[in-house]
Amino acid sequence: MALRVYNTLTREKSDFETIEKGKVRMYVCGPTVYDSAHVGHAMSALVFDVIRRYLIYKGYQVQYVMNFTDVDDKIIDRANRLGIEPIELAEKYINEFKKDLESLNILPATEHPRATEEIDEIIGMVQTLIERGAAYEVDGDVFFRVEQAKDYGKLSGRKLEEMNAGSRIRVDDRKENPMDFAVWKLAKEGEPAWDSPWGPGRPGWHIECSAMNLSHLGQQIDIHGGGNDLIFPHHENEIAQTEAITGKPFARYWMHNGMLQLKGEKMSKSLGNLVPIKEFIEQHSGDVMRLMVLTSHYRSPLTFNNEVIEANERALERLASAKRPAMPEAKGAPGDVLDELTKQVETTRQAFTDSMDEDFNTAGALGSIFDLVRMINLARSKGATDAQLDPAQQTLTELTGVLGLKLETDQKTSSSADAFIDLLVELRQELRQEKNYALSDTIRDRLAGLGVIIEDSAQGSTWRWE
RNA sequence: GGCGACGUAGCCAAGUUGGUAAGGCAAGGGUCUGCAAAACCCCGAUCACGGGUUCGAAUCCCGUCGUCGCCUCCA
Repeated sequence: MALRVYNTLTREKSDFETIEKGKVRMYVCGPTVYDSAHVGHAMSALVFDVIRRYLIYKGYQVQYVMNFTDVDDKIIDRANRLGIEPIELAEKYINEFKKDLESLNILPATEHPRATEEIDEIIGMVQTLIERGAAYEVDGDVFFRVEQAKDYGKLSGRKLEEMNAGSRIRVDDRKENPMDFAVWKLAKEGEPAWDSPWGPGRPGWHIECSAMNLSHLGQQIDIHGGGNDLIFPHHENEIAQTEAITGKPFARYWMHNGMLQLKGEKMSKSLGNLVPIKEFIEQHSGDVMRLMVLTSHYRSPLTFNNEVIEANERALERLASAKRPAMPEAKGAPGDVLDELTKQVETTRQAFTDSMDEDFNTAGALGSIFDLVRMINLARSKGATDAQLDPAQQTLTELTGVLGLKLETDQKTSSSADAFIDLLVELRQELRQEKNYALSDTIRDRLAGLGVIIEDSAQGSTWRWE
């Protein structure tokens, strides 16, 4: 079955066809680094990480570029207040963000370009725009002329006449059209600035992404991603600029993730209701955050609250439970159980790709994985051996891996304490046989206090780290 | 005011080229166990509301109510 992808540009799903066979050029808008990244950023990064991983699973070679906006008003503002250099501030949050991504098991981007590294490219582009009449200079600022872009608004579904610019913010009256936007900004005293034909200044917000696309991925790319709050004006403007320069359709597929909802409203900087990623990670594993993202569709809003976090903690334990070894002294499961297990492996594989092929339906894919989990656990409880469980567990590991879940159950397996714990569990077994339950329960409780969970069964006792 | 999305069991959520509703969490019952834990089994919805199209609609159309996003920086 072919992969189908929803395209914001066409507002419908279509078969996924790349520009170059077997290769995907993908660009995802990264953060403006003036503060710690929050779980909303995490959602977006996770969504596109999963998309990337699935494309790789499908056999594509994926070139994945995520930018950092390291110069803009907010960075300058914040740096001034802290009395440090803007670049210093940006550097700090870039490093922090990279650590955040790592803690979420997000694959490193092929490239992480920064706005400040693209200045020459940007100046060249602004010049081209001016030469072609697509932009004009006023007192050191350069604005993009939206009226000459005949299909301006095609991504966001807006028409220039319908937009009431200035209803919420005062319009710069030097603009020919209120919707014109800056591609180059004149630097004020004390602001970071680069020399340009229009005097010292810095790039506008949208042009940097266009520049990084051109210099790192080329004139046309396959996938351009980001949060749906970027559709307008950011991506709309990116399209206008880039296509004014190249004269070619920019991105084939525009993909946008829904917003993370906190107490019913979007989590955002301006609302001040943020949960930083590093704060979340202090209390939960990266897998939990990822699982939350996976349980709903990437284009839908994601409910984020304690109840949901709890539910996903449990769901994660359930997923991990299927990776546990066979019962001690397992004698082998009945043939019909093994047959069903084998069948479920195939069913799950098929359902997994069917779901993922349909615009990355991770929730559906997870559903089929849980079916496999239940079957594995059932087989184990019926006495399946490790060898009998192995193929199913391999599949489980493979598919959850495609979704980027780590499912690390026993990180401390090779601890030097193992032998001692084995000894205690063994002794406890003897105590139980002598029906000395008071002491055997004490051992269990004390070990639990140390993070060791003992589970008894008819075949004997097993233990694992919490 | 304009553009767009959404409203499925207690909670989260999949399913929308129409054919009688995945999965997870919670609750309840059961198996196993000395107890506990884990695992397994059983158990819940006619899909916001009102019309319409159709042999047949959660899925299509119209209306109503509600929630949310964008139109300003934002993943």
